[in-house]
Amino acid sequence: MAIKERKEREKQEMRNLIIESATQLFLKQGYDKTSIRIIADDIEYSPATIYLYFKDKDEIFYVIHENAFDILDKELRKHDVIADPFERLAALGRTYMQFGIQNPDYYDLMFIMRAPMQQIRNEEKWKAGECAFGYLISTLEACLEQDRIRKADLHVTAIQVWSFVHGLVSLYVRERMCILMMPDDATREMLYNSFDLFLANLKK
Amino acid sequence: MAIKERKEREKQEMRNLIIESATQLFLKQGYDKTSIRIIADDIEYSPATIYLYFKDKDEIFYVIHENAFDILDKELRKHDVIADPFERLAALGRTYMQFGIQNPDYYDLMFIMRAPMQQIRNEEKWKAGECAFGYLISTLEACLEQDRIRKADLHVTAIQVWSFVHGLVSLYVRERMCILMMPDDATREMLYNSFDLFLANLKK
DNA sequence: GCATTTACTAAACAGTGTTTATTATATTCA
DNA sequence: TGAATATAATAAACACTGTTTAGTAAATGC
Repeated sequence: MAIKERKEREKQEMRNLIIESATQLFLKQGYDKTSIRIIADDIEYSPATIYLYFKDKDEIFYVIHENAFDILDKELRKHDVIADPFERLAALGRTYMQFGIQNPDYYDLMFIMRAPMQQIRNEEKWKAGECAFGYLISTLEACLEQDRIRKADLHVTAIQVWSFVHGLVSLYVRERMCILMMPDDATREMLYNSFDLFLANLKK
Repeated sequence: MAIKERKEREKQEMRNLIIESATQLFLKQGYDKTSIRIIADDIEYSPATIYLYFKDKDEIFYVIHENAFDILDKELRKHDVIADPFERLAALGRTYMQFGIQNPDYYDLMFIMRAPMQQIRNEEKWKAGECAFGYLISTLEACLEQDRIRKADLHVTAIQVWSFVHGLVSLYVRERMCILMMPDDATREMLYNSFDLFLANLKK
């Protein structure tokens, strides 16, 4: 029966339609203002219909969270061409920071908000996060092999790098960098300088 | 007229009653589940009454946010007795991390949630944050004077230290450290080890 | 052509923050 | 002391939210 396949295809198309609408609304107006009713209005269906395709609001935003990781992963893997592992590490960090600063709502969903992680508890594993973290790990492994960074436990070093850039980006996107009382562009520059200094301290 | 003073006192007492109830509910059940109606129920007044004492829900949580900073400040200033500035810096960092890990909801309000910062936009300055940050700055200043840490711009160094510990704590409280697939207590220990390593790299 | 499955939705439920109109109490002043 | 005023508190409503239920209309299977 080809009908079954068509129906499956239509179901997937409807899911895509919902995700596309939700993503566009989310990036324009943020999480809180992207209500089920507003998404329903946008795709010209009733709110109840959305619940035929997604368990709840969190599931919709979990998919958006996964899509955001795909985008970040692609940006990070571009640096595969950089042969020198330390230079690659530097590029990774800068790209990560740039992604967070330029896509604060995606960054929120990926690394700050609680909602998407509750979805994960049931599935045991945070696949999207592990993929990006794995790339950091392998880059640091290469750095250690070539004796380019201070010797330390691989996982501890990875956590150090990630925590540092996440600290910079998350304090910035959640408006805590206002203590510097600097214009926004100067603050952003300081963030990148801060990362450069961090790398210098990590270097052997 | 002493009546005016009594009224003012009563007004302040009512505000305290609301804050105490809200704080207790917030620490027990989190921000989202602490609704105006539930607070009203708890203090045995109508929801509308709360709006005679606070502009909106955000103002209540802004006060809680300030109180949380008072608690953290007191904990940090305890280390005033440590004469060696580098040792003091180490103690500050550990106490900051401990505070965040042991009071995740307070930490949320202070350094992660958007709500309290919107209150600040109107008042221009983030007094609570500046107080704690100022203490970090002065400690780092002493470290630099005594040539105990790598020479760098004071503010950049401060941002580095703060971002690093904030990165560790916020990834932990927002459940992103699950990528390590370690038991919770082992993860926490790794966080402290990571900070120790960071200090070692900062040291001259 | 009829029975069944599928797709969809109107309406309701239980909650949210906040405002308005009204009532009861306390204070002021003649 | 008694009438006028100011203050304190609230019931009810408004405009939302996520989600569920019951019912309808169309597509599919036989």
